[in-house]
Amino acid sequence: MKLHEKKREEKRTLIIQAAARLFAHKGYSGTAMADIAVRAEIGKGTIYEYFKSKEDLFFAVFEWFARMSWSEGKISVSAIGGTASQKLEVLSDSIMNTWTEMEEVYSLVMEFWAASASSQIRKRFKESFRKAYKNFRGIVSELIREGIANGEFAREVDPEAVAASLVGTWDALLLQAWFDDDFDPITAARKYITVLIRGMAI
Amino acid sequence: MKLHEKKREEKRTLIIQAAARLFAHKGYSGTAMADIAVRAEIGKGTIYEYFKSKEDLFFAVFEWFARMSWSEGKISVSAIGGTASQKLEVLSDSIMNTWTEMEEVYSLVMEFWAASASSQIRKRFKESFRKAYKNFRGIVSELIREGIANGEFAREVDPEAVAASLVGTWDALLLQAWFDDDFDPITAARKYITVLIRGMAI
Amino acid sequence: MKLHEKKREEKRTLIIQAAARLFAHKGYSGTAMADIAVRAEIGKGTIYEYFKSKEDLFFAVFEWFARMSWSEGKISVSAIGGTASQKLEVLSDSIMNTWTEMEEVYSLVMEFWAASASSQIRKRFKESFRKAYKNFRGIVSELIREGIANGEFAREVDPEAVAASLVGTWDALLLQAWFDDDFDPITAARKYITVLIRGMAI
Amino acid sequence: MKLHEKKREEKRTLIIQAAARLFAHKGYSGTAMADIAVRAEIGKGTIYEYFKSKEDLFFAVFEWFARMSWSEGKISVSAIGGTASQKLEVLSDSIMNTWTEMEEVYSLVMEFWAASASSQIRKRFKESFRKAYKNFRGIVSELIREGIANGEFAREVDPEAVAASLVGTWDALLLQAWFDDDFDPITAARKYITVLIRGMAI
DNA sequence: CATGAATGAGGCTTCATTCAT
DNA sequence: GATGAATGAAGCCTCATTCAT
Repeated sequence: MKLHEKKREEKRTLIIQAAARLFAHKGYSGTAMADIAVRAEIGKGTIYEYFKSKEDLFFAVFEWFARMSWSEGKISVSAIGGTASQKLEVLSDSIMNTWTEMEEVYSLVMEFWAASASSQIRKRFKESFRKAYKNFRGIVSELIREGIANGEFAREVDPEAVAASLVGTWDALLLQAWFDDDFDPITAARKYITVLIRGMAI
Repeated sequence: MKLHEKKREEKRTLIIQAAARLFAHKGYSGTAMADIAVRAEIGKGTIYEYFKSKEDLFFAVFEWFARMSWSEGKISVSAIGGTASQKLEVLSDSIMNTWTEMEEVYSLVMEFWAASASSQIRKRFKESFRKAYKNFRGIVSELIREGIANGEFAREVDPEAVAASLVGTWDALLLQAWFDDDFDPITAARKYITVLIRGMAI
Repeated sequence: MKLHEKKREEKRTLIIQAAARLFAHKGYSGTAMADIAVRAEIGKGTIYEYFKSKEDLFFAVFEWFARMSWSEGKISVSAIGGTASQKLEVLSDSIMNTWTEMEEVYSLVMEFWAASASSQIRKRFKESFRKAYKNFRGIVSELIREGIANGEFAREVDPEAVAASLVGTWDALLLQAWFDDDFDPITAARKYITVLIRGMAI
Repeated sequence: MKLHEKKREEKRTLIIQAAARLFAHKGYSGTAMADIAVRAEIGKGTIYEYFKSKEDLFFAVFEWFARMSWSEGKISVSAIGGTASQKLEVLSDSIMNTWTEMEEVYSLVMEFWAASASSQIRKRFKESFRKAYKNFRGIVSELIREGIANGEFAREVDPEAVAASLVGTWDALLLQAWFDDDFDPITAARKYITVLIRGMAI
């Protein structure tokens, strides 16, 4: 009977996207279920056929978003060749470019962060973010370890610490760019990576 | 009249602090004016004697918070002696220590960010954050410039880019620590600064 | 066509029974059409093939229930032999036993009463209950008249008044039993009937 | 500061009365909080200053109603003189008269019953009704015991059983009257009491 | 000045009913 | 005939804000 499985999934995504847009623009609390319905061009009640509650929908948006973002990241990493240093440079560029393009994505992240800062969903979110960060840190620290093994980077370098910092730096540069239209995160990142690599180099 | 004004200012601050606490714990939307009144041990209506609206109070909280935070930063910077590298290390430690101690401060920042991501106050907040970041970047880039002038750091280093990245890194490390209780931002920052300084060194 | 009609009738009854259960347990307003559909193991829309509306279904439940209940009553009455007093005693016992067994039936009656107390169906229900009570009173008063004719009961006894009271008493004893698990309506009814018969006896 | 204690109590009662009216006429589910507010001539939100929820208000109506009803009952009992039989007759008349006058009170009782038949408040209500009935039975059984002690009634009479039945009878007669406008509960009760007293007499 | 009782707009959610498949 | 996805009216409740005391 569930021939419509696929259609159902499509509609679910439609709602999620509408919600994502609005959450990004007007915040979680600022967005009314009615708004989402209007944007998704469906009836108000229909949302509840797909999501148990507003909170549920919000989390679904988060999951969808997380899946999207991290998957993009991974793809670009695995496709890179060259030395560890080159890989780092390419990865940095790729991340900066991708995210800078996604205007409202950052608003959405803010919204997730804020949601995570309060309410009962806090744990769920914190956990998800923690995992995402850890995952990302893992990819980067692997690259650094690779560089150390290659003899590119000094043995004294702590891959975990540098990876954490680097991931954080990307994040923060994007944030500053989001706040400040005059700030150019791509150039800053590039120059910064150069210094960093120089610092790690033998 | 002076005494009178002082009392008024004190009460204002009292309300702001109560609000800050609650905003940090339960979010902006999650906090009711009534809650704030209870926490501040005053009548609900009294808040409106001091603030035009909830949004107004929120922004006052932000301003109070911003004034507090940045001022603390400056104090510690100006008090440092030694080489530029040493100053950077001390500054890093000081920031990490101060912020890690202030549990709910981070929640509050999240809340500001989220608020900034939405609603009409967006611009006001973006502007404030932009300034705060710029200011902070300025302090750090000044330090780096100082190092270049000293002959500690290479001429090729772009003080602005590195400062932006460094400020961002601190921010992001604290964020990761906030998400992940097992993550130690202080050590990570220290190791990271070492690499960075090495990268900038002649 | 006969077979077809029979099947339809069966399904109708199936729905009614499912509805009866749920109305008894969760009340009219507390029961959703969807719940009924699930319980009856049919599609939500199918109910509307058999009943015009929820109210319509409710009334159908009532009618089905009324038909069931009163018919049981009649059967047991007509099957009794002996003096009028004996008949009364047996009838009393039979009623008490039957109803006490039917846990949720009483909940259903409550629900009917409540529905009758409100909404547009009020008149329909009042009328039905009135008839049912009248019918029941008729049976009992006939028995008493029989007793008077037999010379068992005094001429001064008003068959209608006593019948009404007796019917009411049964009803009320069951109600008290429903409220109070420690209350034993069967014994109470028996002792009471003894007194009543004694009061009517010559 | 709570000088308004009295005023508050008055307003509370005002709301309760408005709610009672509407619950009686349109049922619990059929009554909207907005309706109650309109009837009480206050704002919708004001109700929530006095009652936590609709359910809470409903229960308050019940308690208010219970207090009112039983207190009236008690007053009339204690004020009677004469033999036990006479007291019973007067009590019966008093109850019948009082309740018959209170048109919508019965609707309200129905509503309570129905509420008690379902939902989470079931236990709360069942318990209250149980107590009320028990209390009432106690008053009546005391009267009968008095009659037995006096030598008016036979020793074989079980005061508890008769009291339960009698209380139930009153209840049920009123119910029948409520269903059936042609039914005269006062006369029925009077004739019935005569028979009952005769049945208990020595 | 301070208060808190009163308010009503607005939000989330439920659910009877419809209708295309 | 049977289904269940879609709908939107309607309900409960919260809470920022006002205003009489």
